[in-house]
Amino acid sequence: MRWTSTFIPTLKENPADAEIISHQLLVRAGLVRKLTGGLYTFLPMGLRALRKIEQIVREEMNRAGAIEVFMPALQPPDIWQQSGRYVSAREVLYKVRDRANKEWLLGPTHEEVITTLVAGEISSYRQLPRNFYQIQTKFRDEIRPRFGLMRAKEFIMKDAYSFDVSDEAAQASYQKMYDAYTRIFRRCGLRAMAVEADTGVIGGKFSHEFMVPAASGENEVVYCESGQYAANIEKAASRGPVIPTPQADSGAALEKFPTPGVVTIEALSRAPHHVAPHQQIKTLVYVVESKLALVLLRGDDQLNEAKLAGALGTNQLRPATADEIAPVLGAHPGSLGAIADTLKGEAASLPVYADEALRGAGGMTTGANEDGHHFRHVRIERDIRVTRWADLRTVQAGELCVASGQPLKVRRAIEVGHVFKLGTKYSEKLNALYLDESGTQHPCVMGCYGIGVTRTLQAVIEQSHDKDGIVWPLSVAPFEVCITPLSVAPNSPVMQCAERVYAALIEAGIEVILDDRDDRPGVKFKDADLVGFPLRVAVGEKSLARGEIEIKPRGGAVNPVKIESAVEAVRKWIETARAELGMGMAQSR
RNA sequence: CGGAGCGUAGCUCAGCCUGGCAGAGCACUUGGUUUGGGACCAAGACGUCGCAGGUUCAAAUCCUGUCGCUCCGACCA
Repeated sequence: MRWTSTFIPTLKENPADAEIISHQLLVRAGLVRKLTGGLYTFLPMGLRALRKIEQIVREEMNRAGAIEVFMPALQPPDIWQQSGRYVSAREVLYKVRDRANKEWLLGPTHEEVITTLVAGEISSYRQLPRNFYQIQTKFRDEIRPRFGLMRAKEFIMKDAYSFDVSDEAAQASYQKMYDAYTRIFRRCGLRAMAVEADTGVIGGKFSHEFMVPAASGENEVVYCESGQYAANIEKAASRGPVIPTPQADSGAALEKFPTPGVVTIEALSRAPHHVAPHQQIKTLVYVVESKLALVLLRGDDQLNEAKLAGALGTNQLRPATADEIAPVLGAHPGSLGAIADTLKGEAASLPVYADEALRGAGGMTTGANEDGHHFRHVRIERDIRVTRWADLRTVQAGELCVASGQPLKVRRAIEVGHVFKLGTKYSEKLNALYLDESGTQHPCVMGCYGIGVTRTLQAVIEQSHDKDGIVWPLSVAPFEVCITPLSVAPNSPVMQCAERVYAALIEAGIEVILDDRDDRPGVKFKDADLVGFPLRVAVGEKSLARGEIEIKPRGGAVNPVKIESAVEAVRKWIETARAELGMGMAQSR
């Protein structure tokens, strides 16, 4: 490819609407352009990189035995009604109407479609297991699209769905995908970690997210440096708070005391009260399936909504508003508590969910359900009627790892992949059933496995760049080599040499772009760095006079090489780099 | 959905407070000089100041509405 015959609109300045570095580089390097918020056009360099990732995904999925299909993006609402997600996923569903005013959905995912397919086509254990995948555009009405391709209204996803005869078989399918994902992200040059993920209301322990550590990530990951434990913060457990919960009990009776104007944990910890946060019981009020519930945590802990949802088996929950709370509890947020004697009337029957960290707590302080008052000397088993104990708190950095006993760390990360054991939720509702050897009917046991392809592209940039621009891993670079002749006059020795090298590299099966623009060298060098080609070959008069041209890896030093051996030197460099990323392995099978 | 900020040339932005000729840099066009890390000189072209309404002799500027973009929030009582 010649630079002048493609389209690479680079920018000197950062676009005003890009916040994070990968988004800025995506635009500056001429990979994408925004149509409007959350919708992007892929330009030639962006598209080439995207196709590289897709191809890696495809090769590894095929290798793992998955079968590629292509499903409609436009879907009928009735299968979503059938699965129950027409309601539960309504916030993210784009709906459109045809000329007859019939409603259609733009698919945010494809469980309903694939399960319908399998329901119609598979009826025997002899036809299982099967794993279907596709690489397709998904549509989601995101609450807030942001960070370029990271969270968009429309994005490309690889989604796979496995169908098995049993839990054990499904587990094997799951493991195959887990292994494939590990290989995929490694081949993309990404340092990704698999972490245990929240399984939501479905439960079970078979869910892992593949996370790329990055400060701009929207997820938080808890991990142990021993490598024995890593989990999404929504799921993470530990051996408990660093400061133990006070258990000592003086036998003192409950004592109400005035706390005018004190409505936060922090305020109560200051003068004149001096009650440390870990000696307080925080009382939250939630609306769970449209009924109020009290949630108790230690004052220095934070509720993990995913854990609450998991414990209660529903995701129909939200914090109650002050207007909903006051009439029932008789006080406003900041003075709330769960002391049995203070819960009058309707409040007395509210369920109380308490975090495990509060077990056995004594000498605690909590709100009195009377504005401007708190209780001290609270002993939880004596004073509070706990409906149910559960792990509800968010793990904090420094707590000890359940596996290794070492302190846990917390860092932000980008979720690029998710593997999930679904069970029979969809197969039951959409009748994906099979007959076993004895002629008995069972629902298929399903798994689903997603990779955000467009997000992965941006994650690569987020993880691999420097002050000059993108530093592509060879496997996903739009071109492997950029040849930069410092003069482009057709008959000049410089251009003629560049053309010869260009032709020879193409012949050698290397993806190469020739920067034939009639621009100053500085401009071309800057652009080559910005777009991030892994290897640059510069041809200039000075080095040519010595019979040399220059090879420079992105981010590395310039190496002069004799013209005769230049092509071989490039070939060797590329082959070594390809081998490091495990490229070509799939083809060799 | 709540809050905040921003919409002015293709891009990045100034001008708005305090109403009075539409601006700069980059990019673009032409000519010249340059040519190993985003050149220089000269001349030029480029605008529905997001849109609609209002106030005013006069609106990019003030007011109202609306649309769009960005950020924060939508647990931490």
